[in-house]
Parts: sequence; structure tokens; C-alpha cells
Amino acid sequence: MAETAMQGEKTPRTERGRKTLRRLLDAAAQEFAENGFHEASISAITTRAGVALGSFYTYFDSKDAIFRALVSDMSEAVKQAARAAIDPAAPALAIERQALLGFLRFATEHKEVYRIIDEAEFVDPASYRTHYETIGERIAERLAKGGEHGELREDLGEVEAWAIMGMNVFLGLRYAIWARPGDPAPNDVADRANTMLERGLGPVPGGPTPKPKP
Amino acid sequence: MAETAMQGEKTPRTERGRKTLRRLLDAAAQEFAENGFHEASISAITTRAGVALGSFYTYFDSKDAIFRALVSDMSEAVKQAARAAIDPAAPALAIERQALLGFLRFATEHKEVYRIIDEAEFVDPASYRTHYETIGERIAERLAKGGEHGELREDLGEVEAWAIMGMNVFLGLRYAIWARPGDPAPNDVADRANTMLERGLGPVPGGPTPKPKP
DNA sequence: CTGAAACATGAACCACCTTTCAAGTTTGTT
DNA sequence: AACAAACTTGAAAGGTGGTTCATGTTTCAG
Repeated sequence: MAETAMQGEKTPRTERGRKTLRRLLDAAAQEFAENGFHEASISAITTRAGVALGSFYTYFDSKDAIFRALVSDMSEAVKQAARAAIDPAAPALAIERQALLGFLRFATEHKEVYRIIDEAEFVDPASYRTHYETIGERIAERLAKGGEHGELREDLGEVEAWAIMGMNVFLGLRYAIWARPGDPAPNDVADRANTMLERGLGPVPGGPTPKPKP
Repeated sequence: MAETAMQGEKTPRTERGRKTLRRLLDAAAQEFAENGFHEASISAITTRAGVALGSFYTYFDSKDAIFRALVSDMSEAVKQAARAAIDPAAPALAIERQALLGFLRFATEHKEVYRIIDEAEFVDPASYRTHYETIGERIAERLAKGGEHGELREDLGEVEAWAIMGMNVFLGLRYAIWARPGDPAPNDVADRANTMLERGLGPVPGGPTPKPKP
């Protein structure tokens, strides 16, 4: 997971301190993912980390504080993963396909990230909102660029960006977090979603003969 | 809000009982919406309802129990609203537009429903999952029917259904729950989303001349 | 009218967990 | 080596809020 700024009076100054901080963050990620924010307990976190209960407050002011640190950490990780999955030189639609596929893989690998960010809606609403607004803006930028190059329509904007984001998040929920045996592979999911983006749901021109309504 | 089955030993048997139950449910909806599940307190709920603390346990076994009753109530209300917004005789794409518009209006009017169902992901995961799986199935059925009539492609399935559902949910989040002054009207949001479904993001054939990449 | 079941009440119980703190140990610098 | 700052420790303070319970009141069938 990405290194967070976390500057302040509580920033560790020795090697030992940095190690302990790291162990607390990792333990917290597990604990929050397994039990959710409110069922999770600080003593469970410190136990997992192999640290005394009191040490927690050497590094964080409160339970909320460590949760927020985690959310910002993970929000960064999601964006990083998206960036890594994308080839900016690819055609506009291919880029959207890469973004979705990257997200599906990341979510499969890091289910805990999904859960913790989702729970931020209630524990740390501001971060939650910022997280999605930032991602939405990035998608909108990509769409605008695609429009300039004539690869996409020119009137695409925030609405389309949020539509795509919602699509991706829910496909991640269904096919990564709630994956079932027999589900289509991530590649197939990405293909189908991308076809939707490419030509919508309408019938193939010159396709099979439509049957009349009953 | 819809009436729930809620059969059991705790089902009220007198008129007075039914009134109290109703007041508890309404109070709980407000309290959970304003404060979230864990910040909400039973004493706050009973105070809002104008009922003694102990009376709560005449109707519900626990805090979780009343939350679950609310989720099932509201999940039903969402589906009901969708059903009401849809004219089954309309063309397939028009139906999807109606469904989204109905959802946007419903979410604007009942923000608390959105929040409570969302929090169910953590408080009552089974209901949360059932909620979205049921809606997903319904969308998939509509798509299949559209395929049979030649209005839509014939190979549409679960993936497309979840993509549409995610689209709708996130457009609801952005333009109903997080509505800002200056945002496009629900009708315009629905138009744009529907255009995406109709013909994707690709450029209009015979549209403006594409500029070459730099 | 009458008695039993349904419902209402709120103080008290209790389990749980966050946070504090005073005292000890380790680290790194001079 | 010696000292200050950084870090560790775990017991206990302190609060909170869900749940129980014994007692009192209302409802309604017979």
C-alpha cells in the first residue's frame, strides 16, 4: 500500500517507530476489513500488530484517525492501480477498457480496500466524496480528450463520467467482491462493458430480423 | 413507506400496538438517516417516537432487528417506485430511461432511503446483497425481453444489467444525494444516460471532422 | 363487567471499549 | 558513557448505550 504523508507531532522519528506504525496500519486494514469500523476494536488492532494497547496513541489520536489514514492510503492505491493499468497512448475506448480491467483485478486482489473505502461513506464522508469526485474528474478528462481527437462524441461530460464510474464500481462489486464460480472472466466482463460503451445496447444494423411485439 | 410482513411473536395485536410500531419505525428511519447506525441510539429513537425506552423491546429484539426491518421496508419501497415509474408497454430504451428518472426523483425525495440501504452493506450484508441482486435480475429480464423484440441486441445479460444498475446508482449519488446548484435537471441526466445506452460514446457518423492526434 | 393478555414505563444493570497515565526501556547523539 | 528524546507498557479510569426487569396501565374478548 502507498506511503502516506501523515506529517505531524505523531510522525515516528526512529526506525523502530516507523516499523511499529506500519504494523499498526497493516493490522488495522485487516481488522477493519474483517469486522467493519465499529466492531473493530483498538485492542484487537494492537494485538494483531503485536504491540501494547497504549502504544496505539503514540501514533494516532483516535480510532477515527487511523481509519482516515487508512482511507487516504487506499484511495491513493486505487488511483495508482488505475494509472498503472492504463496506456495513455491507446485509443479512448481501449483506455476505458484497461481502466475497468485494472480495477477488476485490483478489487479481486484487494477486497479489503473496497470495503474500507465503502465504509468511509459513513465514517469519513468527506474523504469518500473526494475519492469519487476525483476519479470522476479524471474520467471526464479522458472523455474530453477522446472527443477532441474525434474518437468519441464531443459533448461528453460529467454525467457520462459518473455513469462509467458507477458501471465500473458495480461490476467490481459483482464480479470481484461477490465473484461466483462460473462467472465470466474479468476479460469478458471488460469486453462486454466496453461494447456497451462503444455502440450502446441497440441491435446490430443488418442483424437478425426483429420479431413483432405480441 | 411500504408495509412489511414482520410476522412473529412481536407482531402487535392491537391498534395501539400497530401505531407504536409505526412510530418507532418512522423515528428509526430519521435517526439512522441522520446519525448512521452506530451513532444512532435506541433511546434517541424512542424519544423521537415519544415512547418509553423499554417499549422498544416489545417490538424489536435488538437494534439490529429494527435496522433490518427498515432495510426490507425500504428495499421494497425502491422497487415499488421503479415499478410505478415504468410503462411496460414502452420501448425497451424508453423503459430504462423511465427507470433511471424514477430513481433520481425517488432518491431526491427520500435521501434517507439511500443512506440506510447503503449502510446495510455493513450492518446487514445479506439484505444488501439481495437488494441489488434482485434489482439486477429485473433489469436483466427487461434487457432479454428487449432482445426478443429486436429492440436491443440479443446477447445482453447480467453484465449489462449490473453496468446499468451501477450507472443509475452513481448518477443518483451524484445528482440526487449530492446535488449541487447548477447541476443538470434529472431529465437531462436521464437523456444523456439514455443516449449512452442507445448508441454508446462513439462519434456521430458523418459528424464533425476528427482532428489528428498531436 | 371482569380478567387475562397486550402494552408501557424508566431505573438499573452490565458489558464493552476508548482513552489516559505514570513508570519503565530503547535509541541515537554528543 | 551519559543523557534526552523517542518509544513501550498494561492497568485502570471513565463513558456510553444496549438490554433487562419488575411494576403499572390499557385493551378487548367473553
